Amino acid sequence: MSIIEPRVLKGFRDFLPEQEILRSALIEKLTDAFKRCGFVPIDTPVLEYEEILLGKGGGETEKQVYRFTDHGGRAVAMRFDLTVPFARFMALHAHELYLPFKRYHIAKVWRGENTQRGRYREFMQCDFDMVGSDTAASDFEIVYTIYTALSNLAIPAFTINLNHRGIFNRFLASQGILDRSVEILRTVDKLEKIGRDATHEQLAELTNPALADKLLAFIELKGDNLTILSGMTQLAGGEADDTKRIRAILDLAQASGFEQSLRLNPSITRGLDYYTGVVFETFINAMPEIGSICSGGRYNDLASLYTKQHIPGVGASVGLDRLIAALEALEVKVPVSGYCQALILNLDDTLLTDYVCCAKSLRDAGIACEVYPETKKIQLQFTYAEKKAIPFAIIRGETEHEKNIWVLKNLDTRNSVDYTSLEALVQAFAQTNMQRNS
RNA sequence: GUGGAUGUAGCUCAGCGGUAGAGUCCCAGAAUGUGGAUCUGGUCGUCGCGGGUUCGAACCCCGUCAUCCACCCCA
Repeated sequence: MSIIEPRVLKGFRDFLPEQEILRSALIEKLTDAFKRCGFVPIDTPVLEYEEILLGKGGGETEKQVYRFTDHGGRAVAMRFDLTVPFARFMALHAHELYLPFKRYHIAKVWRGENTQRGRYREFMQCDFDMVGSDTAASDFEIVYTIYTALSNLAIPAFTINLNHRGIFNRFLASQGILDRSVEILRTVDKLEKIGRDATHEQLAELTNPALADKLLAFIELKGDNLTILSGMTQLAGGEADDTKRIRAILDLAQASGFEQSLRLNPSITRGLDYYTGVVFETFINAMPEIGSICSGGRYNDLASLYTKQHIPGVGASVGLDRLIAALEALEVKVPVSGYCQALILNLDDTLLTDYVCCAKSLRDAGIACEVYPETKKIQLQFTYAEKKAIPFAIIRGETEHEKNIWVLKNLDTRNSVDYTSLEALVQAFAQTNMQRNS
């Protein structure tokens, strides 16, 4: 009988325990941050009707979406982000909910695009949005949640880049080139990647050399955030709601003490065309080339595809897999704990009752542990513990049984401590464990 | 989707037309007798997959799959 070659699809991955433990630890920390900021969880189906996800049809996304006909002949598609399903969700359930509504949604999404490091066909997004409020307070809440969530992950220094599409569009309008805003936005977005000269060249092609100079002057404004803001205000033709909104967000960030992580950046525009107000992109300072690890913005008409009700919203999404790829590239070790804490060595068949009782006592005390299931050579049992990153071994062989002691061995330092009773062992272990976790 | 690079033992890689290699890991054994040193022996490869050229291919050619890089787009 022939064997089927085991393999996974391009851009799809298996996760071994070491990776999955890291992923779940990061998800836990993100969830914790979202909850602290007042967001509640929801979930939606992986599959939606194709028309729901594709809407009026958007060139690029349409090419990337996984689509097929189900067994009932329905045209269906796999979600490629969590925002569009959320818009459908709001249109369907607005009457059962309340506004403003703040939700987080951590789930896999699928895009059939070409792969690269940190770019996969199946990946996890961690979305958080607030809908039903178009205020500086709600914009700020998302920025603050980005800051809280990423800070909670203890990742290297990051910068949240902030911009407002309205200001840029006013500037384009004043130059009479608002009709080409989409192309100009896409080009401007590449400034930090392709450099000043190439950007100028492309902008000149879209407009003319003189306008390209002006565009570059706008997106290359330098200085602290307030200086940049005043420069943008001037070039856009004066104060308006958009500049006031940015100023309010900057003030709130300052009051909250994280203005050093927030940068007003006129070259950040976001390719997605549904953004209507503030936009954000977040980069790890030491690894900008991996791309944005958390992006989002304000979209005031998103649910309009599915309802006549006007539901403004603002939100962002952490790209967990891209973030992990960056952490790997930077060789950042994220400490994780909470998995098996102790291996009870199996040294003597006749002592199995002792081992099982020990495991029960530890488990009752909330300590994760396991009994090695075979009386194999002790070296093998140690090797097993090491591979599984189990920090402690509990040793009780013939000698220890005669002396009626339990030995707790720290597998890292290789020091052993004797205990005269199981209770003493469990108690000591619990204390050690608390110290490790604190 | 377009262009380029890569794909050899579990891992890191060498070999680049003539009988598959090294280090590491793993397994068994010696000594330790609650393991990081040392010694002895050993297992493991459809050379990504399929086809072609050749007396003969891991090595050349074509296709295909996957990974990485650039473009595109984006988390």
